Amino acid sequence: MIRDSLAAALRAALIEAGIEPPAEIHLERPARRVHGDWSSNVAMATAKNNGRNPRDLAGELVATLNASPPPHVARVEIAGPGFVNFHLHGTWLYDVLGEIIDAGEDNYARLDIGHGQRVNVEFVSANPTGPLHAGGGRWAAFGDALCRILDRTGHVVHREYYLNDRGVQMTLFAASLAARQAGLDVPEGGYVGEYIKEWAAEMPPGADPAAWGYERAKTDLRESLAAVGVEFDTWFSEQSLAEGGAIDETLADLRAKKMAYDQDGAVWLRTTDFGDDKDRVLVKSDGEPTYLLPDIAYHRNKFARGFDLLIDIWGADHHGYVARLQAGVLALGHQPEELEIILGQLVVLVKDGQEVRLSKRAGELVLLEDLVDAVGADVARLTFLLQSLDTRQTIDLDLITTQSNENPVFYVQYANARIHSIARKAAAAGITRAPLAEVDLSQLVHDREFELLRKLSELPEVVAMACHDRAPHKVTTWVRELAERFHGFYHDCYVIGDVPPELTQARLWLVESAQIGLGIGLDLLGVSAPEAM
RNA sequence: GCCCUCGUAGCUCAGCGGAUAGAGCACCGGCCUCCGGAGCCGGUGGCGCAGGUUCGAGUCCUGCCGAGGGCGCCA
Repeated sequence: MIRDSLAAALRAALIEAGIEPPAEIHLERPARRVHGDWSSNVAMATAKNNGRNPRDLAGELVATLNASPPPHVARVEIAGPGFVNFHLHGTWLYDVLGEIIDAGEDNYARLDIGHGQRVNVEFVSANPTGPLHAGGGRWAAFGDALCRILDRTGHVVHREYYLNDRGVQMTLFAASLAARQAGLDVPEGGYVGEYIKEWAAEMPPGADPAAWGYERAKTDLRESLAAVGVEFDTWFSEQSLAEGGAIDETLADLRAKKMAYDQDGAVWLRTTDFGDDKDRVLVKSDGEPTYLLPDIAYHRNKFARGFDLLIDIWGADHHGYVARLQAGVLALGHQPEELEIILGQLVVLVKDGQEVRLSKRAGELVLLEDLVDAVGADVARLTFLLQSLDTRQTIDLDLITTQSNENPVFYVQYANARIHSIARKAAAAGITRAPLAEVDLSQLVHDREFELLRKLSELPEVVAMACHDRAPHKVTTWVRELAERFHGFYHDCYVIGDVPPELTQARLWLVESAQIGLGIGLDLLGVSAPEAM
């Protein structure tokens, strides 16, 4: 990798200047091309501690580097307050092309960050008391994309959905179904949504509303998620946890570790030992466990199944619950880094210019299923993956449905369609690709070609960053930028047609590398790469 | 009152502590005798406010203003 060789050269130059190199030599791609292909701030970063002037030091480094330039380096320059800028020959990008082709879609930008770490990612986990609303699609799309990124970066990933199939909400759900079936109003605090009527009508006479309703809801959830391409490895039932005695075992465990105590007829967890504001109740004075205890038991179960890292993806409305669950897991003797809770801001749905309240009980529902029916899985997924989980996402249902053609997904997929169009054109013209080793890549000298390759060269870093920051939208951004570069190339650089055969050959391989990059990016997002649109 | 997230162009959003802050939509103006115009090129227009740290701050810290969410023996 060019980055490593530049860093090594800088390290050597620093030593020659009598300065101990920092552990990390920072290299970045300047925003402006006039600043070269790669740039380093080491002179500015190390000058002060060594009693040197940044520009003087940079000048010294530049002189050393220019005296015997590293591979591909045309010249090194000092710029601004002390940047060391590397201007490279296009040959470094030909190497990138070669790397991409050698690695292929399976292996380019496949990293080993995780070293086989076993990760359980739990997401969506909406209660099995009704269909999934459209906002839930954000968790589905994000969770699945994160899993794909984790998988590509050397983690062993397990997708899990937690079903809260016991407790008061299930009782109310069952009672609501039973009431509707009997033609009565739902009980106080029950579920009044239209779907309850529909489901009640489906329910066979004599069926147990709780058991039947649970299965009905689970099926609905599974199908809605499958429609956006999300499938779980495990659907974990809270009820099964209780029946297996895990809740009692967990409580006994916490008591044995002196982390639980009795007071006022209730059982408390010492969450304050782990930074919580106050201790929390595990078992209420009426003998019923709170939500917390089964949840701790559930996480205990996940660890028992051999996972090294648990990732929970929650809506920001559960923020207040983070500290106590973390405390519960620590109380069991686990380390803080074994449980990672990712909070995401909630989705705001807008219809007819009005915010749609999302509540299963209140009734007004916009279903994920309806959204997918209206715009398709690709548009839905990419829409959810356009922005950071830290921002409150507003989805205007009228906009997304009527103007779905303007969704960035089409821009990206169109690039892929053009790639395949070129392939079809080549096939029709009887042009076949010569082996890469026999092709003269130095034919590629157009800015559009270089810009495309530069963008492709970033993918491994983008994947690493998306993994590190748990930020799939960084892949989305990259894919859009890659498509932009490709469209520019496509517009200005004909592959088939009035160009010399050697250039056609080189460009065919460039197109191939673009297809590989695009394919990887779209796959990480779970968006399809159609050959024609 | 305390805690979390956010505040960037008219709108929706990107932006690993780096150099002259970018896209899409909207608006204005260009580009098809040639691989798909769902495209390309150009223009208008912006970091909530005030301090601080730093060689350098949209990015880090503090305060203020504004938006959303959270602070139960609810789930």
